Amino acid sequence: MVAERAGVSTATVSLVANGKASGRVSASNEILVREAIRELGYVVDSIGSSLARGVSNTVIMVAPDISNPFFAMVIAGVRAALGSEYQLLLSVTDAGQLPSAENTRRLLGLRPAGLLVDAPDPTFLQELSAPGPMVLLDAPGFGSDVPAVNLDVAQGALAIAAHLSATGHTTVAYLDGDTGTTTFDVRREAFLTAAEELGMSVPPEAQIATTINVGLAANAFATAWPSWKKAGVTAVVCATDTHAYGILQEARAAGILIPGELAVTGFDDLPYSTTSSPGLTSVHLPGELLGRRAAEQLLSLIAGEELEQQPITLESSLMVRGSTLEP
Amino acid sequence: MVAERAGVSTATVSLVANGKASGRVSASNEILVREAIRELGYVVDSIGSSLARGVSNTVIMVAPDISNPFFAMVIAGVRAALGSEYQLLLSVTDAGQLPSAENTRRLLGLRPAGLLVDAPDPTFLQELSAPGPMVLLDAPGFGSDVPAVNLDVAQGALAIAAHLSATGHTTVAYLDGDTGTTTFDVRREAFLTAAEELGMSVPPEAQIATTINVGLAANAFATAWPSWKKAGVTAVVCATDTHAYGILQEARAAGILIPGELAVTGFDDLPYSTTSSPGLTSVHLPGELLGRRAAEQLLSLIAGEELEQQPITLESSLMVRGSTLEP
DNA sequence: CTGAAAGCGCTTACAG
DNA sequence: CTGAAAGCGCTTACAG
Repeated sequence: MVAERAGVSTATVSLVANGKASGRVSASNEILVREAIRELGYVVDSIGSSLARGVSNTVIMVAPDISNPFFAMVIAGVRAALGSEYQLLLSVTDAGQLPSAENTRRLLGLRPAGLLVDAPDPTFLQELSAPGPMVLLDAPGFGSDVPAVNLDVAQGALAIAAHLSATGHTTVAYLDGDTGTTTFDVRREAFLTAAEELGMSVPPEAQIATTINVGLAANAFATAWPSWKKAGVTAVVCATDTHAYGILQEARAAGILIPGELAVTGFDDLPYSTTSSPGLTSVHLPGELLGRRAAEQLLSLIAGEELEQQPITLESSLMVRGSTLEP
Repeated sequence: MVAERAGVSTATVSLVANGKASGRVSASNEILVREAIRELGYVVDSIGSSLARGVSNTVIMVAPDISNPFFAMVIAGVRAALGSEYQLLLSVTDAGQLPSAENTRRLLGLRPAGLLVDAPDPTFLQELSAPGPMVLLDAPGFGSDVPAVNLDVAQGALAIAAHLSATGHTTVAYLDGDTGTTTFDVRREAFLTAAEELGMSVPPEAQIATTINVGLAANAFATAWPSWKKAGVTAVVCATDTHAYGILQEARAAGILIPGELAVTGFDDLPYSTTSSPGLTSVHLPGELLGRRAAEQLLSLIAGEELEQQPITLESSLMVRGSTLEP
């Protein structure tokens, strides 16, 4: 360690570099060390530090679906809560893949101070052992024994059902995501249940699923539309805004009137949903808050505190726009 | 190291765990070790490994602007080229911040096998010393001595100018990004130069800049439009599609006809540009290829190979849609 | 083919 | 207040 060329032992340097000098290092030595550090441009090697300490100062966030602009909001929230003490590193899964235990275990080798896992695979917890501080995001159905921050998407699904019912729809279609994310199951089941209670029908042939991709959603819709039309479908509920954009696009190309012939709704309330034509009725999900709360929980965990009341659930709200309501 | 409870020395275990056993470990011992590894669920501690070896098997990508869906394509390309040998970790800068040398230096403590830096600050290289394998993405103007993969945005800017000129525009506005990214400078300068050569004017008051955000772009446009109109502006060139969406949104709200009263163009060719109404004329940038080529270069660097011909520049192309052309 | 040993760069009791 | 020393979990020459 070069820094000690300025007179003292590595122990003293370590104390100063880690801000643990007060009361344990003489003022004169501290100054000497600081000067040496500056002159040599020394940066604590976090590998060595992590090895000695047992943990790194890295928080790793595992997430699928980074292409979703919604995700950027979540990240912003995480960063805001984490501050500068911890370094946030993102581990992205391949497109359409959920974070797996296998994957995450490799990350554990980096000795993260904590783990944030977004939309994990349902079997995730059973497979991953000895995790250390970990908070799940957007992971409904993992029970109350594991720290998690969820979005109340069911509430949003109910709001959609109520809104469609109130605007006179009786037969609706459902365009699902096919990534297997649990939140999609919750969205769908909540909607189907509410729809049934409200007397709306969702014919089996009007329940399809595609990857979260505008083009693929457009294609799927183009193929399905004739049979939907025959079945009397007048509205389609999409699992994400991205799916809905596909429908908007295809509908324009095919001359299908939105919302006259077909009303369309989404989930996420992405920025583009205000811009699209017509504007997209969508369930607004508080992404920034989701990230912030999850990071706060993780910080508590890292500090060794007990968490109360799990999981935390964040409310959603329906933004009604032109895709379901004639201006 | 618990794994050696199955009979051999740590050296032997290390050899097996790293796949260096062939010819150096007896078959019987190898089997023993593999069994022990499986039974104990042993994972090589990458911290210890990295410390001993000098480098980790982590490739760190530093990037701003993760909210840009374009970025997801870049990531996909990087992952595809990197394969499974290296773990990709993303370090995101705060919104509107470029990757700084300061920031990156901290990351170096993790001993990455290599660094991928997207849209760095212009002073980046001077400030960052002793980098190890590193490839820049989308970093025009860093000279030919540093490995980089760039997008030929200037070419796209020329295409826009030519297209607008050909469709009869003589006075145009420019809505820039204000993050200081070099690529924005290149886009703007290339366009302004080409516009001048083609006899189009871009009045000073019609050159404004905002953050990459639909809402902010919309506001800026709303404020600027009266004076633009007075100056005879009939087209606006936006530094990103996101800016353009803001204009589309505000124009619809204000009843400004696109492209009749105002033609609009963007850069990036995001998926939503096909969906928007009207479709957005935009410069298509090959994001997936950008990521792939950059990762390939990095892999060569890590393998100790010499790179030829730097920087690599990827071609762009103009996608003409309804925002500049009446159907 | 195999194991004992040194060493990677740090941190943290522990003596002094 | 300070330094010598042990130890974090690995890898890699080096003897045998």
